[in-house]
Amino acid sequence: MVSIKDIAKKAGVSISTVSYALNGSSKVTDETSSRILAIAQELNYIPNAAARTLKKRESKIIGVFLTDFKGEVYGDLLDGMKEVANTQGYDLIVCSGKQSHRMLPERMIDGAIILDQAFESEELLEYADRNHKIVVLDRELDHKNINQVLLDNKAGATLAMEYLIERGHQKMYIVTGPPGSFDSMQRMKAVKQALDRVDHIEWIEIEGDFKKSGGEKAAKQIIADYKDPVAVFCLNDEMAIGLCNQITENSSLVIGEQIHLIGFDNIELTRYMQPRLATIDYSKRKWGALAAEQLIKLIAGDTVENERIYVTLVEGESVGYAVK
Amino acid sequence: MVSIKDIAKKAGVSISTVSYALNGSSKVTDETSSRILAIAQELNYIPNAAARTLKKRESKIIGVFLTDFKGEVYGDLLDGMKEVANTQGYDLIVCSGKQSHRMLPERMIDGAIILDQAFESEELLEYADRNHKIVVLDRELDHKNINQVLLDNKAGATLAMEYLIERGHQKMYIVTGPPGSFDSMQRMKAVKQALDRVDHIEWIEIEGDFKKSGGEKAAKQIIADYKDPVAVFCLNDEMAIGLCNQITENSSLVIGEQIHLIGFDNIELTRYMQPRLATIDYSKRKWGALAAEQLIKLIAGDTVENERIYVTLVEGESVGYAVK
DNA sequence: TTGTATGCGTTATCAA
DNA sequence: TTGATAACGCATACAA
Repeated sequence: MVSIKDIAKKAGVSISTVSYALNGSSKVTDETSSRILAIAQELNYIPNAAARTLKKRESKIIGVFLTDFKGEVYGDLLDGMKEVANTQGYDLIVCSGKQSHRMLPERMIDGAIILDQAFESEELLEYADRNHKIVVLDRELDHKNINQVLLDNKAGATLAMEYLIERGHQKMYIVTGPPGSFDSMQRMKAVKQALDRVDHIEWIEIEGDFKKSGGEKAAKQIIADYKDPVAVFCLNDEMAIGLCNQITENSSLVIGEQIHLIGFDNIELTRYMQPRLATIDYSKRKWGALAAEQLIKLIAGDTVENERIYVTLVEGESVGYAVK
Repeated sequence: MVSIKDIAKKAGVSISTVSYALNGSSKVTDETSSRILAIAQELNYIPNAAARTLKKRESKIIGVFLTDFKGEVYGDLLDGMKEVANTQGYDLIVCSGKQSHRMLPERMIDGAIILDQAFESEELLEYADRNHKIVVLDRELDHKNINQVLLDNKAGATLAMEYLIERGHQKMYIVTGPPGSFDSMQRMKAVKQALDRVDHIEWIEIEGDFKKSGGEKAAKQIIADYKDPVAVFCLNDEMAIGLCNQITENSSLVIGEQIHLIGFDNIELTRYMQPRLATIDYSKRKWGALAAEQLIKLIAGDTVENERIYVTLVEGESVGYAVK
């Protein structure tokens, strides 16, 4: 491996001069500088990241931690993060699973963005105590080294409920996320508030898992119980899709007629469903961009306010009017 | 930051003893070892990755390079890689974009898996010349430090073509990937061979891009040209989906009746299409696992053979029989 | 403007 | 069994 030492030797200068030249310092003559650069080029010199990181105590890399690589939500989110990170001189790496957690405490990365329920808050707080910088997208956490960028779940769930209520539905199923999910709990809270504001709505909560399988399971229950048309609010789109398939395949019920369905997330898949799924939309790209932005500020030592991502309703034929 | 030096001081031993103890060497007494470990624990010691990497000249991290984070194919592929990597003591990080290329030459990672057409072969060969280990999933490259794990594109395209031919289709459109794509070229080659084996089939090639937009564009042309029922082979599913939507929305033609459509990849989305898209399937998880396996062997200095991932046909109502 | 020297946190060689 | 010391490749304070 060729190091600055080799360049120094070949150029007949000291390693510090080489280091200065390589880093574009004005302390060194243009002449020697260009000579050094030429030699570096010739020797095919490439700096060693570990050495630089060790010395500078920063890697210029930020890590994103996801539950898995399958999620439908992630594409735009990550693109948004990458765009901001790159323009600010950071590289973005995506990690998943417990093993990769070490990246943060071991200082392989300068900061972390968390979207992984399986990453314990306790663990995050430990890292924050060690002065590591973190942005969380999936929980509330109060610490000077942690910032939150959260969805406006309350507004979203409220929009969805009002959409169903306005259309006259009197019986509803709510399919939740997995027990510990922050998003699920926040959405559910808003759901209950919306229901509290109106009378005479019968509603049933079904525990889901934010995955297709949860929607399928819920569908079975709904089919078994079915008497009259009902509305269903799946607290995310993936479950809505699972539910939709199950109903279409295993019953004669029709989405948008007997089953009025709304989801949450507006994932790409929903655009290709028949009928179009009503859902709650938000800019995933912006969410990611903002998260990266906040993290970089945190790393720079700036103080940052927690941010919120706004949501809108996407109408769809999956929800029709209740017939009297 | 607490380092082994701090532990040594507190334990009244030398740093080398600490290092040995921490790494579970048998050179040190169980007694001093456990004392050291206790102190390390107490001090909340965490090793520094950069220092270790610098010294050991390995990071125990492998990097995957993708074109973007949106691809539908990636979920299982990455899971397969991660599983193998983790069990072999490696961490997996996912990168995208030109900026992140530096990870490999700068030795931040021990090896790379490439699935990104935008990553120039020339650049890869340079890295390989510098003794970096690489596995490519999207091209053929002959170098002792590069291994290939490729899809059996030829078999897949042949299966698809035979499926259409068997069903009596006499006019076909082939929607290709972007010009430089290795997969597209290989599939196209097999398509032509299949067509050469039969007579009287009229066929038209449409240049696509492996994205939904390419399918939509192709659809417009097909709609404009339409006279009699035709078969369409989209060289990947994403384009098939784009095409399907365009046709459904902007014509009265029906997939599976006037337009007989087959794709390639069997991405998850296809399962939710109406009608079910015929396509070519392969185990993405296995593909990823094998790629990681090969890379780790390469890093270990073992010699490895190039591997191939087998494919199968998935039938679907998107392809019907030609009516005479 | 350039060189000398030191240290970042480890691992590993060699002596003790 | 343990310790002193060098080295990994780089950045930088200070001296020249």
